Amino acid sequence: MNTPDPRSPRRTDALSRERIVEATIEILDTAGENGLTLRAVTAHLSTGRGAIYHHVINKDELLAAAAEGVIGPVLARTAGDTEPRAAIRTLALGIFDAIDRHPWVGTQLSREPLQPAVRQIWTAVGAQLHRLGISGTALSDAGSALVSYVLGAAAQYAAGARRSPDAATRQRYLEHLAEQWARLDPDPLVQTSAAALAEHDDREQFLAGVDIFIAGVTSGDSGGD
Amino acid sequence: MNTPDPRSPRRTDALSRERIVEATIEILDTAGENGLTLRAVTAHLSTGRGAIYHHVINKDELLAAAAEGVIGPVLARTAGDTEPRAAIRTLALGIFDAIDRHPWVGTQLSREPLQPAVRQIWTAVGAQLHRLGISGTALSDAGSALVSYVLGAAAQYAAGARRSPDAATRQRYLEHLAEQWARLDPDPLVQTSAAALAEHDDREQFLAGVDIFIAGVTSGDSGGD
DNA sequence: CCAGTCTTGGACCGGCGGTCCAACTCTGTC
DNA sequence: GACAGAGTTGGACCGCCGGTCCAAGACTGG
Repeated sequence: MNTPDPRSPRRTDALSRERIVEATIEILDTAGENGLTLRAVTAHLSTGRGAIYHHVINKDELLAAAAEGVIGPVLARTAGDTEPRAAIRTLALGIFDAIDRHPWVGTQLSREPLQPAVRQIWTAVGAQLHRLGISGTALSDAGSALVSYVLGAAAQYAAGARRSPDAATRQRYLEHLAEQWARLDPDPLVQTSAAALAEHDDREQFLAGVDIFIAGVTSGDSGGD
Repeated sequence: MNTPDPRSPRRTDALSRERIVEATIEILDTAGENGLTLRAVTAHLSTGRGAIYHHVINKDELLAAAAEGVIGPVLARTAGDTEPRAAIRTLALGIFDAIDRHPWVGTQLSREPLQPAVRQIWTAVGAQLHRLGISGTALSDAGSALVSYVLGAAAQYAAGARRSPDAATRQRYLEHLAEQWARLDPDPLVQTSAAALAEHDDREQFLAGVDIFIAGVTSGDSGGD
């Protein structure tokens, strides 16, 4: 019931969906997923809420658009005509590196399977698998497996980056895990395996997983149905 | 600054962490992840908020405890001494079926890598992979890949169940995806592959992914490092 | 120059997670 | 059996969130 404050001077540069998404990505990068509030977006753009809702449906759509803004260019850049196995590796690494730079994308991709970014990943993966000679049910199974792995690893990595920004917490977790493994079996092999767990490099491990799936997909038969 | 209402009669049955977690699972199952509010939990237990915070740190811990309450028994039930490959399949299917019954678990597992439920999955997976003769770096790579795949597929499936409870929306999405694939290549093989995508069974596809992983892990060499 | 349309910004709403503390109950002690 | 201290309980309260609404202002075609 207050009488509104006198109007502040109006912005000179026009608001647009692109500018809003841009600001969203910037906020997510600097303040993290929890730092993204529509209030932060309006503040960043020096505007009010109504203006934003005029260009964007809601926060979910904003997140999906931001993820697409990050993933889209990565996929486009990776569309080369190299050997399919290498192309899949490049594709996966591109996604991994994008998430390394923007951890919130890892969370977002797992949240909503119908969003454009995920659809683009599916399409890209499917195309490469097909070039490997896989088709029919085998293609949809292999695509599903690879996409699930990539998104799962992305979410894990992103959550790790979010929750333990300090290496110490992370190290303690890995050591706890290694200890539990080691306790399961006195075999010295297990002991060294457990030690390996605590010393791995995330990016290499991610790529090793991609290789496992590629090997699994190409080992048994030639696909087909 | 109101004077408080006269006290309602005090509860007779004692409040406990178990009862709170139980109520949380019940609410998550019936009302979904968005339906879980601490207010709903207090209402369900006919109590106030302070009482709950006396037994539980915060909502995140409550979610983690609920997930452990679902996943723990599944893993325990699957600890048999069968052949490792079969054990991995059983393990994975157990998790899948649990998430089919409690979709919110799929989301929760991806949210927080340090939570007990995830640690338990890691340990179980590691044990079976070791029985397959894998060790050293290969073990930690394979374990990471399998856990990422299972959690990734779980999150995808859970998100799908949450977002398109009606089969129609889901079908439209799959058809759109299939159409995009089909457009990439006039090859009739692609056409049939795309068709396969729209007709798959989630559970079978999930298991197919596990098999691809197992094939990949056991194909190259015997592990070790 | 003016009338009609579209954009803008901020007040407002219901509801959330979390804190705090007075009232109450329970338990051990004499 | 009475009582005092410790521990539990419930609800008022706080700051903040996403989303709605609409009057004030800016822009555009005639």
